[in-house]
Amino acid sequence: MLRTLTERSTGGEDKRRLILEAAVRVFARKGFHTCRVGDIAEEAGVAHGLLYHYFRSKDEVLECIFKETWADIVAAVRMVEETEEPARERLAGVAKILLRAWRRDPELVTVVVREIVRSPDLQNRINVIQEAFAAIERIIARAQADGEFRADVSAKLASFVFYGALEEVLTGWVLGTLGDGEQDVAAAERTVVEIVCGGLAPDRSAAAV
Amino acid sequence: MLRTLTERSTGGEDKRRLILEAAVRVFARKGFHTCRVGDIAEEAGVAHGLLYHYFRSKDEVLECIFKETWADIVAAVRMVEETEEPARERLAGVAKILLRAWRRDPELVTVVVREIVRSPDLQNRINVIQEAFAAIERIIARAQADGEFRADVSAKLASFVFYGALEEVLTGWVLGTLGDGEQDVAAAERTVVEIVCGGLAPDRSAAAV
Amino acid sequence: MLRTLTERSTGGEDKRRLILEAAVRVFARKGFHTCRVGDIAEEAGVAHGLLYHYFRSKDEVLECIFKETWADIVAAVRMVEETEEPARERLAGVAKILLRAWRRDPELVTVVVREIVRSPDLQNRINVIQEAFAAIERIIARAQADGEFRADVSAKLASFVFYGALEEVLTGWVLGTLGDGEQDVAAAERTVVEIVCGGLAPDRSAAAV
Amino acid sequence: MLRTLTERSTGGEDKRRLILEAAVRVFARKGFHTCRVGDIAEEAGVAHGLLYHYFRSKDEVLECIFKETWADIVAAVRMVEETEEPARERLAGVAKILLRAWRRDPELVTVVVREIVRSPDLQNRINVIQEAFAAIERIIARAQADGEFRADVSAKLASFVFYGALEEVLTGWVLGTLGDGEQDVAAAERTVVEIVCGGLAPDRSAAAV
DNA sequence: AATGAATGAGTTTTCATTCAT
DNA sequence: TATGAATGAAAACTCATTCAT
Repeated sequence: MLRTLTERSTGGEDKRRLILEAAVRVFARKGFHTCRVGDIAEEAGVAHGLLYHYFRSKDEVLECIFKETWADIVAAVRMVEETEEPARERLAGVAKILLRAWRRDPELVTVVVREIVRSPDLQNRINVIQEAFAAIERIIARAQADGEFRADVSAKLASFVFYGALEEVLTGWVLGTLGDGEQDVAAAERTVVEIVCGGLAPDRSAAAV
Repeated sequence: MLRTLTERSTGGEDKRRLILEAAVRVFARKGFHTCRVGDIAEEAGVAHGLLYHYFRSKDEVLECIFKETWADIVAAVRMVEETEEPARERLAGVAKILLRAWRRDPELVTVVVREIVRSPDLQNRINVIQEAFAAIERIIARAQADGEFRADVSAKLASFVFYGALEEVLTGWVLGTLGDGEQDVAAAERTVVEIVCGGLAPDRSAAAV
Repeated sequence: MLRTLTERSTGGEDKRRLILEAAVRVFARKGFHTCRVGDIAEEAGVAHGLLYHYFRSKDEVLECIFKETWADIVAAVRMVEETEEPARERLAGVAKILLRAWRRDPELVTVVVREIVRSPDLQNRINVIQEAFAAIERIIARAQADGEFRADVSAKLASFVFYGALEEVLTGWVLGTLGDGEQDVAAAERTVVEIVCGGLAPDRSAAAV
Repeated sequence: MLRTLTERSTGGEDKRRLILEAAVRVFARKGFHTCRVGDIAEEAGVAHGLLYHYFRSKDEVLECIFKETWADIVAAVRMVEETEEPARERLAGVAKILLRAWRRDPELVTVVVREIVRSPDLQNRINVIQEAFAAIERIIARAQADGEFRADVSAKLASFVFYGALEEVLTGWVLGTLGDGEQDVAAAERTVVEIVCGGLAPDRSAAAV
């Protein structure tokens, strides 16, 4: 499951992976601070002592979840960035990566969105997140330079709008306030891109017809 | 007796508010799970036992912050909804309320943005947030009916895009990854409305499928 | 209610009595250690601060309950002791005093039996209880001297048997394991006296016929 | 490793018993409500956290003392019931078991006598005591049917008299108001049986109404 | 007399982490 | 590797008691 968001699973691996996957499910269900180490172990079907054989602490488990999954997402986003397609297509690619990840591993996304993105302390984590933001921002900035997007808005702010829209949709799915069927996911993907890219289109009267 | 000349008793619920406001500051500074009940009491300048005179538990304090303090903001959103202005103006009004809240009470916004997402069970009991969403959705839906906005996207999804963009900007301010000066706030307000409303404008050619 | 076990109530008295009576009910229902001062106040319909106007502490409330009721019982037992009737009649009188008290104020008896009689620390309380025991013992000892009871058993031990039987019946009523209707009380009274006095009768063969 | 030569591991439930036995000593010495969990742990020579490894709460420790430790004694009573001896012998057996328990384990008896009566809600869940009562009642009832005991008194009431007498003697020992030497215990045993069985003997003339 | 807000010492309970086996 | 008994720091919460009003 883990590392599955963008790559293929390496197949049946060791207990470490078992624990990591159990942790994702438990964190998603009860929250990082609310759950106990024993909950993770129980979910994984191992003794809780074993967790400390593979990880230094409960915190490190969360950190590993993040490192071993978000890195993939960032890499995927980077690949999309380097495509020579129009910005709209590339943003659609980013949206697809983030939203389709949900369909593959909703719990993992839940944990990343809920626990890691807003973790108050760790700046190194945030730096990694910033890379995804930066990629989005660069896509937008280049589109502005190319005339594909209007240049009178801050590319950085625009990237926040785009990313925020995606994250809110994810949250909606997590909380069940938004349908998450196959159709819904596709519609969400389309709508977010359409609204944001539409709003970023230059010179609106000329754009028509 | 002596104090009456300079300080007037603000009524019975004096200390309760004092504790609630102290809690906002402490939660913003240390995080809900990281701080101790004693921290809140110390910040409020009262004995920790008094907290339990007004609240059943530490959790209830957080719940009250959402229900009582944040409620003002949601109420303001509702008032904007009832205005007879164009949807764009009304959404601008909503954006102004939410984003200006950052300058008015950054700690409160920090707590809401950071902690509300993390408490899975709390969210169900708190429909205050849902109501803000619903108001936004209604504004958009009516604009679609009036022809002000394009009708080929889900109003619900669009409300997620709008609210998500706003929340992400707030998150950027909370995490310090986005400038939050007077100018920045005004720009953010303008940009979010411009992008989203621009994307919802009806005069696009058949770009949408 | 209080002081009512043997004497007549003095009529409508003050708040102190109100609190004392409430305490009896609460102690009976929840136990002394388990209940809070607030429970007593609530039951009495007064603010809990008032309790400290009349009593020095929660412990003192219990002590007053004991002093102001057990003293009456002991006095009543003493009066019976001084009667010139046969020991059997006098023991029947003691049984009647103790068991009938139950009918008048079951909660009070519950508290005395449960909380005071087995209070681990206070010897002064126990001394008062000893007086009741001593009275019973003296009745038995004199009956042994008079030949009404067999003299080959310790009067002290016999008094424990008699008192224990009565207390167990009270406990049965308190716990609901023994019927406590009008008939049941009468039967219990008769049975205890019959068994114990029967067992204390001298020279069993001669006693028959 | 090293310890194996002199001390053998007594099995997994080693510490559990250790804690239970320590609790009996501490409860006997300080009382259930007066002692702290730390006292029990200290007495047992373990960290206080370990108590919660074996028991859910302090209350559960008390409950287990009744259910597990006292159960042996009740089981012994049952065995006596099944003997084919005369009722008097069997009641003597019951008396011996209960009263000799004082010399064998005075602290356990203290706890049972002192605390069981004080916990109203505990009593309902613990039928161990009720079973002892039932056994006594059955012995008496059968003796009445067989003509060994008079049939004109309620067997249930008679069982209360017998059990109450025994418990009161134990209480006397616990509170130190009754001598508890080897001789005293033997005398008490004899006296209780003699009085109660004497009182239940059928060859009384029509003393009973 | 009466109130109930305020105090804070004292307790139970939790749970991440260690470590002998 | 794997277990789970054992530890103990840390925290939430309780509640008798005080006291200004």
